[in-house]
Amino acid sequence: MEIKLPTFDSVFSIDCVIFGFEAGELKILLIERNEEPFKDWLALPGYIVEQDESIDDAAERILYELTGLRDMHMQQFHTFGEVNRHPQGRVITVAYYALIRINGQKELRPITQYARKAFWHPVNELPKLAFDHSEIFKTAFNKIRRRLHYQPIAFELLPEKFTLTQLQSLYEAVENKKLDKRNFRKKMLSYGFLKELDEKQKGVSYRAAKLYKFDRRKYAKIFHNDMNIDK
Amino acid sequence: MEIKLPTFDSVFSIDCVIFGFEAGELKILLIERNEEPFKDWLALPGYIVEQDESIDDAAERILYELTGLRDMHMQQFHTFGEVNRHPQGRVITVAYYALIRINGQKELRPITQYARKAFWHPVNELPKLAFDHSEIFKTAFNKIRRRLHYQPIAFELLPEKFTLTQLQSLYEAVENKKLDKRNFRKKMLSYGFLKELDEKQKGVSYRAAKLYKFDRRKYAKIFHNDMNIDK
DNA sequence: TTTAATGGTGTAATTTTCACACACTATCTT
DNA sequence: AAGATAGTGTGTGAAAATTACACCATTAAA
Repeated sequence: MEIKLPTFDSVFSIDCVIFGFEAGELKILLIERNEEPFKDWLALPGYIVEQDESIDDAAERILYELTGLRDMHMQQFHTFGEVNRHPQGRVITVAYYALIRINGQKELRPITQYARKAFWHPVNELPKLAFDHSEIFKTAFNKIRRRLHYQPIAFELLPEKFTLTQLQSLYEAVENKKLDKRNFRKKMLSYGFLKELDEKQKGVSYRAAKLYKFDRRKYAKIFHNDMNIDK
Repeated sequence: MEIKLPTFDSVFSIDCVIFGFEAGELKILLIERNEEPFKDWLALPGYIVEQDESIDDAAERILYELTGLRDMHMQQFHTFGEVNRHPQGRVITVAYYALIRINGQKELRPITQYARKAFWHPVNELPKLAFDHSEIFKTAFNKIRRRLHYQPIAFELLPEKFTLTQLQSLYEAVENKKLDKRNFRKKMLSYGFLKELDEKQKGVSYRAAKLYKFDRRKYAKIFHNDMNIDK
């Protein structure tokens, strides 16, 4: 049986690619759609922008309604405007990404009925997603892979207190290659924006590692206006 | 006398920031508006996207209609979606940039009546522009300033055959600082994607400089996967 | 006490970046 | 034809950054 769907004219929407890091793996947030078209498919959290909200506000609201996550600091990264990207009409979508700490997040629970559930999925072996969301994801992943090198985005994915090994394994996951431990540490510490804490890791069954914190103020001082241009 | 204007609901538009390089100066293309709102103001070339064209296609078409320029290779760089950025209604605009060779361009002549004329204006000392176009320009300028370092965009601004001094002065204009001639040449040539021609500059009243060409094929070979990561 | 697992550390070789100055050549002027 | 002008073209040494590389230390569990 074919389902008859309403059509509409020009609509803006927002789609969100939310990255998290857990168990040495990079993950993104997906929802299971509970609405046609693409009912039951997996998709990026996304919905339609209202008349009286800026697109940045819309992004925050939509992510909240679909996943229960709030106060995310999202960055717009690309707008997708092919004519037939949405089967019901002309929908141009502005895509945002965010990087967040998975641990310490409350349970994910959609507020609206448009999503049946929301969950984390490793970026390797993603299934086919609704609409052009696979392409949107790919674009986002390329962006953050590059930005990792000249913006302090790694620290948004890690817990507030982290070990150098955790930091390194995040870089390794994003770049998909092994790095030398001594050189990595030497370089990271040489920047001078990591604050060594008195605390150590707890509950591990091996030598506990020192914990560090990212010092945003020092970072800003060091790379003031101009983050390092070609690093 | 106040002019009564129609209002509208959600509309997408495109705005273009077209950079060119001439006489050692970086310039952008502006139009003089011939339509309310902001009649008689200077603005970036921009207009409304049609239902049945992708935003990339719309960008090409709109630029052509307002300036007579065609087949530009434009890159989307940001979408501006504040609620009140347009006085007549909700307009979200996708901004594109392009880099072109000013010389060798035909005269600029708007096709539609929405622009009275189109012309090049140095990026230093820009006047206040219509809508939020000053902000759009600023965002574009920051983007290309950064991209100059990891994408071969300089060669789109120069004539096909150029001297190393011209190339250097372009970098100096964008970065707004002097570079060392010897180091600049050494580094540029070391990349191996500049092809030295047998020709020399003509018509200059001093020792003529060698001409070079950008070898796109060699460039692609050298920086294979890595060059166009976010194109 | 042994084992398993990870934390933590330094040095030398190589490569890259940077600072720096002067002679050459084509044209124009007188 | 001599000189002025204006931009072209070239090399070296010092400093900084990057890379390659291996072993002992600490903790908890067995």
